[in-house]
Amino acid sequence: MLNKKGVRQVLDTLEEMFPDAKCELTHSNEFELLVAVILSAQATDALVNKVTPDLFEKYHTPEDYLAVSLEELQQDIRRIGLYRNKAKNIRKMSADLVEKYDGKVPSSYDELINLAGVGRKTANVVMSVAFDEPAIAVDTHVERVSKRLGICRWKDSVLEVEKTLMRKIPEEEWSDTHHRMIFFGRYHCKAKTPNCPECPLLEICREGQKRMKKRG
DNA sequence: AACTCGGGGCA
DNA sequence: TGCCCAGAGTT
Repeated sequence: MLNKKGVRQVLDTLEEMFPDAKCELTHSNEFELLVAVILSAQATDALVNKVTPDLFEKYHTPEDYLAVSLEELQQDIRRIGLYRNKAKNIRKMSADLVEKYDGKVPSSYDELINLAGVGRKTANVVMSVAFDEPAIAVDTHVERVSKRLGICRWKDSVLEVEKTLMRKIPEEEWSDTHHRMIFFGRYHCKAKTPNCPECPLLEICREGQKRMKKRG
């Protein structure tokens, strides 16, 4: 397990690599962000960004999503995986919004996560991006990077990873670090082909050193 | 904790 | 072709 100094070095290095990392989902208000994040489950943000321009031109409010049939909405997001469930979730979420919050997006984590189709990760991203609240959501990238670098243990559950990160990282750095770890995981520390030889964190990364030895 | 939904991107 | 992806609900 990485000590405090090691974690500090990781945070500083990530900042150097991705000084202005931020959510890449295109949106112009909280509601669009919420829809985009729901669509992005198990899909790449690049794909989501190809679909949302047309989608957001057609739908502007929760009422708009409820005004068409489920089948029509499903067709509109057909290019994104899991589209049948996502269309259902977007409609449930929209109905919740209209019923409980007068069609507006609530600004607390507890309210967000209680919306149908909104889970821990979606609520976290919306809080951090739309409302600028400190948040860390452990997705596949964050989990993989944290384990490889030794910020947490290999056997930690997602919840344990999240708790460890929140304990070891200063709260004011949660959001930036979250986005930077995702960028790092996507572009450098990839699941199958991590670029260890050119990694600035190689000297403190056990997994990286192990892989370099293996390669010879 | 494991399973299901799922088309597109990439090697 | 096969594997993976800014996840959530159900059992």
